Amino acid sequence: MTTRWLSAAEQRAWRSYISATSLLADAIDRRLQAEAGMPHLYYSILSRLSEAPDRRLRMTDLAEALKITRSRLTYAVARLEKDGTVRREGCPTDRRGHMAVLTDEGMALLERVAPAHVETVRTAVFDHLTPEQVGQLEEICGTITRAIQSGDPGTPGEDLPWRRRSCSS
Amino acid sequence: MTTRWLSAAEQRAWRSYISATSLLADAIDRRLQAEAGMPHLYYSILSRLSEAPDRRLRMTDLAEALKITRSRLTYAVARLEKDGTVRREGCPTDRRGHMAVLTDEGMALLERVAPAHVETVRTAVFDHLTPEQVGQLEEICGTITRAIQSGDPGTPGEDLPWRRRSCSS
DNA sequence: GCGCAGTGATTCAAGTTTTAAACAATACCT
DNA sequence: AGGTATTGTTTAAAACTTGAATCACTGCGC
Repeated sequence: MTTRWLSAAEQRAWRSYISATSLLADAIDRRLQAEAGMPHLYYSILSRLSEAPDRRLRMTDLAEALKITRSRLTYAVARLEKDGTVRREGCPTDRRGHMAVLTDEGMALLERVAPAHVETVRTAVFDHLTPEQVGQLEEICGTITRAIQSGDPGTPGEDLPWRRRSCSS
Repeated sequence: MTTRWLSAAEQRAWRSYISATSLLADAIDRRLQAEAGMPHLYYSILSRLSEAPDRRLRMTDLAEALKITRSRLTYAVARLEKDGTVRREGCPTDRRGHMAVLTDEGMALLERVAPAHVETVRTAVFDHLTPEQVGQLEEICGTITRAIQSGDPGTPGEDLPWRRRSCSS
């Protein structure tokens, strides 16, 4: 099948996307590393727990929420536990299961660091977007998420006219 | 200063952004790992070189283009050189400098793998966006990129009314 | 009740990548 | 020439990710 290369507009958008996500991820990681001594993923774990009922979640649910493997989560939580921000508890209803629980210390860390983090996000993103753009961003990202999660094969391809190709970053 | 927390709409957009970027990065990495035996960053190096005049770039320029440290680039190029897709050459005009050059083999790899990669991007993203959304995405990502690169301190903060806080992922 | 496939989570062993700091060589400026 | 800044690599350590193997437990079908 003929490759359906990106149009010029799509290429511009894609390049823009790559730059933005890469820069933003770096900026956030640097800031969190400095303020909290942990990368973004680890902060996200604490953040998720802080919003869960009783500040606790099943490992699998947490992994699911963060879209990461259980193995990866186990490793991460092990470190957070060593830091004292998370505690593991057995699950009462299913003795195979484990709950990750945010400790008071973890909550304190979160509250201490959150302002700086929010400020990073705001400064890098939301301070510069109109309310319409915020809505567009949510819509577009939601679409992407759904497309990937449904393993959607996309519009079955009619062959498009050939275009100058680029290897798309 | 009072923290300027995210509004509900901003929070939704942010959560959506986090999910989408994380899933997409994973999907792309998995696909490229399978097809080309390398992560996205390495593919991007080849792709950038393929578009450069004479298929070559100074190490520093390449690092700059990809927004990564020189150290990281050195490591990556060392691996690509071992794979045979990139070659290093001294820089004629500056004897401190080095050029990374895409080999024929590298170009061949790129041409072999690009269709699958483009297909991933298309399936996950562009097949599901309207032309307007493509434009919006470019616009929004461009704004983010500029905000971060200019180290923009954002709108100097008047204190906003307090809102229920979230630690923003 | 028993056996067994399936689930929840961890462990282990590699392997990869990242970072930070130190370094060597060269260029640039005065 | 002399001092400073750049270029790019090296080094060692640490952090992270992966995948396969494993263990404990559940829940279903018989």
